[in-house]
Amino acid sequence: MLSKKTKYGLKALTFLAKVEGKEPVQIAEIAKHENISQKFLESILLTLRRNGFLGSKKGKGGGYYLIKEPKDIPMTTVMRVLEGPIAMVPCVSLNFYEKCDDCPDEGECSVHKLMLQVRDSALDVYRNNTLADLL
Amino acid sequence: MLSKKTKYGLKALTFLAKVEGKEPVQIAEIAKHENISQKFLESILLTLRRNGFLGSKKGKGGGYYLIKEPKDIPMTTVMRVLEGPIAMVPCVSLNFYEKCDDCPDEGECSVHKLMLQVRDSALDVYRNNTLADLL
DNA sequence: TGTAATTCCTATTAAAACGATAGACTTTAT
DNA sequence: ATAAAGTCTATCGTTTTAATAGGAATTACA
Repeated sequence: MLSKKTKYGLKALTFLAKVEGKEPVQIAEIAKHENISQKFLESILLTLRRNGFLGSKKGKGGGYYLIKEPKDIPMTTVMRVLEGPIAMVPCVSLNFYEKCDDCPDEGECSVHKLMLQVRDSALDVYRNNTLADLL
Repeated sequence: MLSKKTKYGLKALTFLAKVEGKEPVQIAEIAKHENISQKFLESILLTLRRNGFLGSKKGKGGGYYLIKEPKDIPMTTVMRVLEGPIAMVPCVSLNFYEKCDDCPDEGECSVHKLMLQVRDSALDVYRNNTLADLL
């Protein structure tokens, strides 16, 4: 299941990408337009900013804005920041690899074999989509 | 993340597929060989039986066995039974479709657009793998 | 210079999901 | 009769998720 965090984060990014100009957009406006709990969205936008996707302006008239062109924001990085590993098991993860406690031999593991394919196919999709492609 | 239920279920199916003959294999043997909590595995095998993947024999000398050829067990059905929907959001699920509360228009939703592709790519993998392919 | 609007940050909570465990019951081979 | 197995239901502890609370810091502007 996709977490709501990721879902809301993607929606917020999309919303910001659709906005004309580079004027900061307030959290409240995004939350209202996308039917998201404002406080929850707040924390999501914060992590998006901390991870280099968004800029912000504080105080009156402040808000959030994209700091890159939508076409330069690949879904791989967005998904990794919001959702975490793309792989369904750590033992096939490129960026978050971990060996399984059970499983003496990855080469012999059916789960490994299957999930490797699933990871590759998902990666393929994420690599072929930037934020611009979702508008 | 793939649940341990699914992981263990897949391992158990693989183990049973590798066993010579159609002799029932005891839960304890599978659990030991695959490093799985026996009680937990018990409940997993039960759902696999209830969903038509396994047969069982009770009493002394009993156990579980595959009731189909590995090549006739597609990963789509295994995943749906163990893990649930293949789609990451209900609004792109073929077998478990649900409309989103938020989101007035699926056609306009960026999450929908992306997750549709992810679903299709995952489905592609699962449809091209039977249990036999994982041995 | 004061006030309102806004982001920033930390902590907490409520509910759900997950993984595992317990124990009694039923069935079967010998 | 007994031991070895699966069956079934209930429960429990932990982690994760989604949301909430509240105040601090910053900024625009009258």
